[in-house]
Amino acid sequence: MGMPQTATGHRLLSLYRHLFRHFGPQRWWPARSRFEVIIGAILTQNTAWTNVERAIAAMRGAQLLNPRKIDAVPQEQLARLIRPAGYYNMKAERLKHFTRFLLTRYGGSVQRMFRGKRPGLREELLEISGIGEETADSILLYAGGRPIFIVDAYTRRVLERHGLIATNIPYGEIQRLFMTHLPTDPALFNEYHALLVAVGKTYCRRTPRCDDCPLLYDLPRGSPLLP
DNA sequence: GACCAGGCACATC
DNA sequence: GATGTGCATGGT
Repeated sequence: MGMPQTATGHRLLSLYRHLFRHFGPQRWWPARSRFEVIIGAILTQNTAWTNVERAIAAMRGAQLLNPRKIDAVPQEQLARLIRPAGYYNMKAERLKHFTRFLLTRYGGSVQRMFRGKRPGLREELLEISGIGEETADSILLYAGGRPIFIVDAYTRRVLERHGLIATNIPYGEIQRLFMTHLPTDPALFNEYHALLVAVGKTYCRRTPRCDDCPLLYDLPRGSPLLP
């Protein structure tokens, strides 16, 4: 119980330890409230976090970091505020979609949304236009503390570059790889995902700096975890 | 000036 | 089910 039983589990934990040794704790998610985590999760879709910080700061300055205010503000005004985050028209609409969902179904309370087990919550979030698998899982893990593993572009790329998975493996399969072979631990999933982003940002971009990658020589080689 | 960033919905085959 | 496209800012 708690420890991995499989060779795959040991290799995934080995990768985790190497990442943690090189990058240290990442202290995700950077936000002042659970609601702000969700706002950030939507705003950071395919966008650099520094740009999201400006957008959130602008929303804070306008006192818009609560669901009722977002629901009430004209979408065009919201779009102007979050302009630095890019895709501002779409994202303004997505913020309104989520807050309307939160208001109508949970009285505007993130606490209430996460109260109890709520096994269907992921499906509820996926029904909201503008929330896909990664955003839903980010909300569940980083706002709700649920033990769910997030797969993003960096996760995919780091694993692919190190020969651990083939290309074009579906989201759910990569997620299942981590979740079936690692202990069900929100703190582990939290840190692991953040560390994958850290190494991805530094060494595993689309134009890589693989020669400097700390994993390249340290990480034991082996057969792929997924074909 | 090109390329990139913590996706997603939608169209089309 | 796979593949292609629009959405947009700011940093390198």
